[in-house]
Amino acid sequence: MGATKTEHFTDKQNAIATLAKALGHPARVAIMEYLMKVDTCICGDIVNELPLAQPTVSQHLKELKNAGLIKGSIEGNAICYCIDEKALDKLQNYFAKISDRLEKKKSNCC
Amino acid sequence: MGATKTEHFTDKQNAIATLAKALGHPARVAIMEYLMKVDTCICGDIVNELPLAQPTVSQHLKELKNAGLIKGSIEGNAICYCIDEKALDKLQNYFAKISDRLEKKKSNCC
DNA sequence: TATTAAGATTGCAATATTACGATAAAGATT
DNA sequence: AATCTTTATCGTAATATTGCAATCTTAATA
Repeated sequence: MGATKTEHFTDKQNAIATLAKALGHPARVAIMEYLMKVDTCICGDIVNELPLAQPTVSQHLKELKNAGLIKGSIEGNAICYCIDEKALDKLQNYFAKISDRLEKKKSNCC
Repeated sequence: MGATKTEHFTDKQNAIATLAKALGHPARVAIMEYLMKVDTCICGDIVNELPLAQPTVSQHLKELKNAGLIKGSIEGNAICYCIDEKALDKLQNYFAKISDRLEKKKSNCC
């Protein structure tokens, strides 16, 4: 095995899992935080920020892009990356909703 | 390789990555949502809710527990599971902060 | 005390992820 | 055109994850 049985779950559950999984590696969290820190999109430079080899970083960027967490646009011979707010809004919304619900039913048990 | 180089990243980045990774599988998202939906801690019953075999569910529960997302207490011969709010608060806080920051620096590029 | 029931653990096969060296692709620079 | 720079891709090794059948553990119950 080793393959996730996505077909048994709802689209929403799969969507959240995909986003969460993309952030499930510290290098990718670090990339997101770096893109946040600098005020603009970043062309180049990301590789130098991380303690990983260039192909590894490239791979992580690809995964973030596939998950929809970042966007990349070609800028001459470099590539500009920035955060895709839509995906982060989805996550923020999801956890806000959950926290809200938990707040309301506090101390029902445990 | 195959092993994440956690030592190169900050504790906070690793902590977020660990939580996110735990939610990076639709079955685990489904478990969390089920625990939310029912109003109390749940003893038993979780296996029947999921389209996966008992050992698989048990493993997913273990991972959620290791990540700190749920708590489990022994209740006779069954086990009561419920959400650990602290972990969810951490996630909610994190994404709220990020969304906030993104709001402020909107349209700087791209 | 045998039996049942709920969960965990073990062991294994299939697949995925992580990491990187080598190399390729494509625009910029000389 | 030759070279440099930046990023992607390929190939591969090491490790992790997913899923389940079989089995074990522990407590409840007959």
